[in-house]
Amino acid sequence: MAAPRHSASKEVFLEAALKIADQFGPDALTTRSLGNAVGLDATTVYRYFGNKDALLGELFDYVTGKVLAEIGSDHASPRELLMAMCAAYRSVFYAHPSVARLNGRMADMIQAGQGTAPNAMKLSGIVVSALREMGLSGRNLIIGYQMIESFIVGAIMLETEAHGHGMGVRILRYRAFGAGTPELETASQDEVAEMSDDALWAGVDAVFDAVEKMADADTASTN
Amino acid sequence: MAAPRHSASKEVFLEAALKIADQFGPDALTTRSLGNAVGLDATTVYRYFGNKDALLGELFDYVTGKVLAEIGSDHASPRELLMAMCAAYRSVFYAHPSVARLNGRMADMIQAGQGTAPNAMKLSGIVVSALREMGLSGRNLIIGYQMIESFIVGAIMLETEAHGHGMGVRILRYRAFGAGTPELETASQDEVAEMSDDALWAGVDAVFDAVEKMADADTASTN
DNA sequence: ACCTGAACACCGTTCAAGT
DNA sequence: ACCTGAACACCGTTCAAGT
Repeated sequence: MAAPRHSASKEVFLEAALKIADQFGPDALTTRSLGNAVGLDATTVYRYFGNKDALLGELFDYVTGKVLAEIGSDHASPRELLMAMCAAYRSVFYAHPSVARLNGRMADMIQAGQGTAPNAMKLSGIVVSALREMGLSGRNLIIGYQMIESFIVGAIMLETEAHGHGMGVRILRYRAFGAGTPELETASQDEVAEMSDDALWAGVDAVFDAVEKMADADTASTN
Repeated sequence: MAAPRHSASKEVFLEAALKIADQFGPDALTTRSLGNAVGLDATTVYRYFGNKDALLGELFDYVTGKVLAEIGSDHASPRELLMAMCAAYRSVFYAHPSVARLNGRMADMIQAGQGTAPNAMKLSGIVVSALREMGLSGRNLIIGYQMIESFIVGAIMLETEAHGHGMGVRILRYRAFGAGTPELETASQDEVAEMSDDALWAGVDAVFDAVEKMADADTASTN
């Protein structure tokens, strides 16, 4: 005997949208299918989100909220917090690959105004705080931030694509230019996926190493 | 008095598609607008490319061909060749931002079979050769390759987005979490763009440093 | 052999009409 | 105040019909 639901909430729409995109792919997510999934007319979505682009932007931010929830709070160092952020980013978007490629929508959301992408802004804030704690400020803080963002966004985009193709894309590509050792020739999907993951973490380490070096240079010149 | 053009070539379609996407954005590129631009019926595109997805994939590979052409061949070291590759990638996709976000189509193209993404494969081959020359092989070669790909793809995707919004997105975001020094508060579009560019190159350096370190470890353990 | 035009199913979106 | 349904313009795609 739940209270009668007079009107849906945004979250109901977003959760339904996520389910559709996860199960049937991004193209299956239409205003009509979404309305249908929520048990309302197809056009109702327009009073809630304005238009479909805004819906997709909010969907991306909604999933970013799941990243925030997974980061946790007890980390030994700012670098480990950033590692946890990357791990959360990775695991959440691996679970929702259709949403990963909606990243480009963030630009529009942020441009659109305050509060339209609260979780993305919060996530940025977490990264920036960690970088400050590592000793970065000013121009180098921004450069460090952007290095991290670029790498994790690119890596997750390519990986979610590859997973969507059962890693076959990577295997074909690597074999084509003979990059493989004998092991690669017989590598299973899972083994290739593991290697891709190693590359992700190697890249994250490389970026963080560079960030720490910038921080050291900053504090050295300040003292 | 050029010879009468009995039928268009794929390149005519691709160049027209590129012009439409550059001028009016990706949404303006429809089978009808493309047919119109080429002076043929809207549906003719289907005999040339099969369907629109394939067209978009070939468009991305076509632009990748421009990257190849811009890399040049006289480089003092493999690392400098890779730097030139990044510079070419950057300048070409800055000129065609609408195509930059088509990166995800590559996966489908490669999966689809041989020869559907020749330029992307060639570009991969160049990177792999350079990494080999640096001393990488086997698993580390693949990890190095993937680190470079992830970073450059992510950086270019975010930067082309930001440029599309006149850098306003980055300015808003940075000011929002107080990352700025006093200079940032009054930074112009161009100055922010320059800082973004610095971040791109700092990231590239970080990745290449890590790659070189892997190469050194490899050769040390081999000797 | 290559191109066209009508046609189909579907999409984002609007708005007057319902309750 | 919230929802619906018809309607519009447009899109990707197919295919029989033209030359």
